Formats: sequence, structure tokens, C-alpha cells
Amino acid sequence: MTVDDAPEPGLTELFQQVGRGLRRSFVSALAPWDISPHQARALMVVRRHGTPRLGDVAQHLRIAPRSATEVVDGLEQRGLLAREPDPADRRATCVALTDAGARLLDDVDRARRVDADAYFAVLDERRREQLRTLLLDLDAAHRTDP
Amino acid sequence: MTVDDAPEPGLTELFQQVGRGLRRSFVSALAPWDISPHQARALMVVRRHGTPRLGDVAQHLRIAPRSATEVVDGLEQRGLLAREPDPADRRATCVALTDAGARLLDDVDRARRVDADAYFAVLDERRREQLRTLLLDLDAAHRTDP
DNA sequence: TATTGTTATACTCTATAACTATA
DNA sequence: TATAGTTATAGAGTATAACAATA
Repeated sequence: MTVDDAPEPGLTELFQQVGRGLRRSFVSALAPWDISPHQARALMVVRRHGTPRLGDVAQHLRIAPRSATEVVDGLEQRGLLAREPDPADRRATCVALTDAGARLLDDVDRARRVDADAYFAVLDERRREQLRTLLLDLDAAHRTDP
Repeated sequence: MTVDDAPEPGLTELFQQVGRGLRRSFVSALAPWDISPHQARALMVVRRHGTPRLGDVAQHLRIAPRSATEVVDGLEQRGLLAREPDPADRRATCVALTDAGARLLDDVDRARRVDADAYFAVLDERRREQLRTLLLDLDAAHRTDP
């Protein structure tokens, strides 16, 4: 008996379906501020790490530098964060939250949590913890860049 | 305590990361045949339901009719399946597996299962079943079209 | 030589609306 | 009127390579 055996939806398919639903929910929770999931996470990363390099942002979001540039562009154009030269390395660019970015992040983060709570509400606390552990193990087993 | 509370990755983020890894793995497993995940699943749907309508294919894959057209186009151009008029309704188009499609599907399905087995191998049988149940409940709670 | 961020491409997935031919 | 499939568009995510400035 394999993991993804018929007849019913295999783990892979099920995973993709739930992931899509979760993403849709996430996106619509962010809609009032017109920001993407990547942008929301980028704001969180910047706040958590305090003026990280653009490369750090990419690494924490696990996206390509190419994509990080784009994400930061969108946020900078709206004045939610600002690029600053890295005093220690003139090749590097640091990214800082602006006051407007910090304020918006508070609201966004609240909405994001409310949305996640609603999405996972069908699972009780114990099962959510089960799920978290399963996902952590799967992630640890396959992440490439630790 | 909310579902997606800091400090460590919330359920939502974790879910997206694992989902991305799983998709990457799926895609590379399919690479030898140069078909996309949707195309692979479409072939499986057609085999399982025997000459379904194009709309049925879309429904089972949970994609828009627009996308189903594209998926079927790609497979038809390669002779893996064929469009046939629905004898019962001249608006409708049915989709049938060709011999070449059936042969390719055998190989693809084998590779897909091997890949999924490898991906979920870090979890023992009991934990995989746990995961499946959790995902089924989440899916059931949020699916829109039953 | 290697690294940082950028530019340039391209392909997939997703989403929506309008159109046609039937029913 | 409503439905089945198609055409037409557009935006987001992902991935890769090449490049300029700097280390």
C-alpha cells in the first residue's frame, strides 16, 4: 500500500487542495490592504529581524533574490518600508520598516491571525498541534537550505 | 494563543512551505514525461471516470473550465487523449484516453507514487494516516462545491 | 574570484468576463 | 433563459541566467 494509492484522494492531492484553500483564505484576509501573502510575510520578517539585508528577507521567505526585489519594490513604492545602504558592505541593501509600515503591519497581522484561527477552527487544540508537528517534520526532512 | 502565533512559523506559513516542497517534488517526478501536475491528474481523472465531459474533468481537478480547456489542449496535442462529441448533448465534449495516454499514465502513475512515498517516508504509517485525516477534515470544512 | 542585488525572461497557476452554440 | 466550452486578459508565484558594483 503506497502513500498515494487510489481510490480516494492521495495525500499529495489532498495537500494541494487544502493548501489552495488556505491560500485563498489568506489572500482574501489581506485584500483590505491590497497586499500579497509574500508582502505580508516580508513585513513580518523585517519587523522580527530589524533592518535585515534584502538577501536575509529572501532567505527567510525562502524565495529567490529576484522575487525578494519585487516584493520589496512593491512595499517601498507604497512607503511601507525603505531601502537603506548597509554601512558594513556597500554591495548590500538593508530594508527597514517605516512608521506607516509598522502601523499597517499591526492591522494586517491581526487580520491574518483571525483568518488562520477561523481556517483551522475545525481542528481542536490537540489536533492543530498534531498537524504542526507533522508539518514541521515534513519540512525539516525536505528543506534544502536549513 | 492563536493558531498562527509567533515566534515560530505559524501553521499557515508551514503549510505553504511544505506544499511548495511537495509540489516541487511532484513536478520533478513528472519531468521525464514533460507533463504538469494538472495534466497528470487529468489523465488519472479520465481513466477513473471513463470518457467524462470536460466539465467533469474541471470539477474533479477543482479548476476553472478555462484551465481545463488548456490542460486538455496540451494532452490532446500530444495524442494522449482525444476529444469526442457527447452523443447526448451537442454542446458538450467528452474526453477519452488514447492507447498512448493509457500507456504513459501507467508509467507516470508509478513514478508519482514512488515520489509521494519518498516524500512522506519520514512519517510512519500511523502518522501518515493522522495527516490524511487532518487534511480531509480541513478540506471538508472549506470546500465550496462538495 | 565570489557575492549582492538587479534586470531580463519565461512558464505555470489562478481568476474573471465575454462570446458561441446549443439546450 | 441557462449551460458547455472556448477565447481573451491579467496578475501572482516560481525559476534561471546574466550583469554591474563591490568584496
